[in-house]
Amino acid sequence: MNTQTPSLTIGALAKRVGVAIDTIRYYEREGLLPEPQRRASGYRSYGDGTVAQLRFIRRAKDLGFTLEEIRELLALSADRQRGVKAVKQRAETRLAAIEQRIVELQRVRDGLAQLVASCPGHGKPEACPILRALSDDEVSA
Amino acid sequence: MNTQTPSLTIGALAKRVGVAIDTIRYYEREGLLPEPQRRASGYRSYGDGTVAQLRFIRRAKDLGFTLEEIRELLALSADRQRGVKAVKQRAETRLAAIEQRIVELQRVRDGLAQLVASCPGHGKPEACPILRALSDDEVSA
DNA sequence: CTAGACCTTTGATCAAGGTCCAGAGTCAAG
DNA sequence: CTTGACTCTGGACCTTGATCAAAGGTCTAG
Repeated sequence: MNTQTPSLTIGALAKRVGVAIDTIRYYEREGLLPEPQRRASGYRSYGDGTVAQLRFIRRAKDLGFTLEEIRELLALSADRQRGVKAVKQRAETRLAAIEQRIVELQRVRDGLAQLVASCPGHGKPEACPILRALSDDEVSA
Repeated sequence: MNTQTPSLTIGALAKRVGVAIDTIRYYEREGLLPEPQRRASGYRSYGDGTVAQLRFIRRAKDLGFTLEEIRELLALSADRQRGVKAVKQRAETRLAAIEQRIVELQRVRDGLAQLVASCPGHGKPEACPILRALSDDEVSA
């Protein structure tokens, strides 16, 4: 194994994770990525722990976490010193939030599924509840 | 029935649907609402078809459609004969995306729940699987 | 008639999450 | 050494979905 100081440039890191260079610098500014070591020239130099961390960020983002939330998740691991208890508590909070989010999404899904299910997909527009919702239902209001 | 030219002001329309006046004008600019008739004074004057359309927009937005997608839905509905099919397809696409997202979130939730469950909540950091999970996952990549 | 609510427009601002640019320095290959 | 690709900083700009402000015109109740 030769995993010591792989020394990636920002461009190499970007390519490896599939993210733009500017995005990496942006994450650094926003505190999502630690300030990397610098070469004498000032170039950023990354180890492959950063690859993992950056992938983690992207995964979390794809799952709908905001950068703020991700920052918080990352803070969990920075909390090592402060104790396992704090970490567990934060994780529990986050877990509850995720469950809430799932419930909300399920509600949305059910609403949409009902509309889709009751639309024949052909024929007169009057038969499509999605379209009916559009035009003529103010009569009862 | 007296459904002819109910002539709502923008304020009345806003109140009825429960959106801000600014939002209505914004939707008009963005092509989500047609340009309304005007009184001699220049005031916008809405019929109650607009109430329905505005409600539709809000409902669609609540279902997770972007304004762009809603604009598209509205355009489809203008061509109502073929609109039914296309509208249903859009809704199905949207539905699939939402379901996908739910599944992913459930995976995340399960993973996190498992971590939380197996963390003692005290002791050495090495004993906390949450911390381990956040720091050591580049090994498999 | 007048106050005060309501309406008009243009344009600024917000938050999130980037994206792009200029001008300058650096690195690797030939 | 030169060239071309890469990186640096700082700040301007973009998109989405609004929201607010300023300066003025209109409408309605008393």
